[in-house]
Amino acid sequence: MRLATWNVNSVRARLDRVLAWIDRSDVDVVALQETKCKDEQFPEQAFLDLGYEVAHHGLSQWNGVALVSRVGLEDVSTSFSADVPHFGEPAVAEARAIGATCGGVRVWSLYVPNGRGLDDPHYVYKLAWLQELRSAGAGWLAQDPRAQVALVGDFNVAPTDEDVWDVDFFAGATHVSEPERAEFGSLVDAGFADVVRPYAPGPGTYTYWDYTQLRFPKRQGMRIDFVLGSPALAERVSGATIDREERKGKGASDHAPVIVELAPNA
DNA sequence: ATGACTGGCAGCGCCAGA
Repeated sequence: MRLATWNVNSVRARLDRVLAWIDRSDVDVVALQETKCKDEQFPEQAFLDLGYEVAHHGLSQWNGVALVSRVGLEDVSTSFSADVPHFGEPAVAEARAIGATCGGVRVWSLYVPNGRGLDDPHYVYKLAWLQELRSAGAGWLAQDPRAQVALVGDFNVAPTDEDVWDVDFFAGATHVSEPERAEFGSLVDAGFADVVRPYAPGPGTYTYWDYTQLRFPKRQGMRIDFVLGSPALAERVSGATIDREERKGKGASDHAPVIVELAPNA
């Protein structure tokens, strides 16, 4: 089974690219982030025409997550916990998570809050959101240590200095701060391994490149999109790739798709 | 060339992204 995650930065603005990529990439399950639309605006029929089912969770022009699958899409949930933090005044629920069982794997498409700045309320929200995700994930594994769970998406954290093109450039910024890295580390320690890294070693291996300043052709990016697998899922991983070809050309998302190959369940 | 931000929405600037 081939499982992918991709922050598409608007599914409507680049629907043709998204569909073409799915069609040629032979992926069974795709987790999308930043669809940037409400449910009623999501172009569901185009995915159905390709032979995929879709579950989308979008509440406004911001955020938005989806799961696209041709191997089943069951038990859809739009919240990994009853206590997912909300943001703003008044506090509003955001569309940053959707989970479903696809081909026997519990897949969560996640769009972790950006944080905006270290002194911004959004940063507090980001840390709380990650903490709640870790708590939920640890709970699932406590209930079933052999659970097949994939936490995938845009984590908006660069776990190590090697995961950004220039550490000094990001000094004092989000994505690289110790508290964020600690939360990401807690998720890994809870049993969710970065299953892509062994197949996509660094340095200089990224999943995101800013649209400005020629960051992509200069190979100045960040590694912030991940597939984190539970122990039982990680055992099945036989390969992984970051498709940086898809970052090229007119109309590309600023994130590249990340694909994981899973061996048949033993 | 892999190329000098982009998307959405209100409305022809502004916020958000990271």
